[in-house]
Amino acid sequence: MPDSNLPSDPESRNLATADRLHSAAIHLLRRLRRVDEATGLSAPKLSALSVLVCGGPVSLGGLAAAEQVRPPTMTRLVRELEAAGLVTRRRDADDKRVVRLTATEAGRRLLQRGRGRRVRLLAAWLESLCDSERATIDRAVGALERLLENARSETGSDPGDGGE
Amino acid sequence: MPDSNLPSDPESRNLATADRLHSAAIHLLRRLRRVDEATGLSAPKLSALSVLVCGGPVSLGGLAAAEQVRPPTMTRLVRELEAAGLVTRRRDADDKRVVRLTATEAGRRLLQRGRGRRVRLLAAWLESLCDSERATIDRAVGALERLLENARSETGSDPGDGGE
DNA sequence: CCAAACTGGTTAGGTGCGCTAACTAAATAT
DNA sequence: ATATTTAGTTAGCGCACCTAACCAGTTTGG
Repeated sequence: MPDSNLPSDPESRNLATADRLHSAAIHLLRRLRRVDEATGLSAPKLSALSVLVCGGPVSLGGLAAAEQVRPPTMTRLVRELEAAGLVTRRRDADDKRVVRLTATEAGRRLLQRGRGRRVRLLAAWLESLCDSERATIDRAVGALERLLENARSETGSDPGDGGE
Repeated sequence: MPDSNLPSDPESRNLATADRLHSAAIHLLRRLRRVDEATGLSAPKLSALSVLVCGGPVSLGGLAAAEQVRPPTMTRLVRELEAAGLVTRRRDADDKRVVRLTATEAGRRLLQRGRGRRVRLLAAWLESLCDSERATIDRAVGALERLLENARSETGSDPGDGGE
């Protein structure tokens, strides 16, 4: 916690908001992570699979970049996803260096179920709030998406969706 | 991303909000994590240290529980924090099995600086939004805190603040 | 009052994810 | 035709997490 004083000036207000937003995000994800175990996949694999399902075929390097991970790491993750029958890989015809990755139907289904569990849980939690609170959160999410978009240009990349 | 369609019934609206909130939280934290490197501490250590700084002296087991981690893991983390001079450990006088942990002044300072960096970065991002968006986010954070409080009773524990 | 059961913490050993460095193979540029 | 660059892989390391097994104190009960 910050200083737990009462912030008055706009400067401090932003800091206080930032602090609480940060903390809330951490706890929210920590709770949600629990239902992911039901998929039988680790968070990194789930995340990578999600990019494939949502974003269509990508190269291994592209996926690594989307996941903010180095190519060797993605090589291993993909190998195991492939072994699990969730992803297919094949050499590109035009450029035989690149590996094209696609989610299989099984991968698509697994992700759908997993995402459903997680999102339904969160949605259930949202039910505990009143209408106006839900509306506020909805608007805030939109603002956050813009914030992240702005932040992208300042700091490094972050192409893909990634977040499963 | 969800369907990016226009959800009409309240049910779908919640699901869509949940989905986007989830994704936004993931990306937000992923971005923020980068500045933590400047502390020279890994995320788990930083998090554990934060509990000690904010919550005062705790037993090793208590800290492990707060961090949702098994005792052996915390033993290792604490050993390294102690080696770095950020934490002191001493046997409890009454019950000589328990190990009492306290943050040192150096630990306190380091955490303060680290948290400052992270929160200032987020605050800077907030600057890119307009006043009403910031206000919305601020209110939404309050709602999220209540949501998490409600969710706590349903699902498992989550004692400490943890989230650094 | 001493052995049995319990509890807090540590040690040992295994798994998974991340990295860098060094390599192969294909494409491109000189 | 050789040199450079690019995509991906292999090898090998570190960190964080886990469970199982193990002391060492504490509590309990015959």
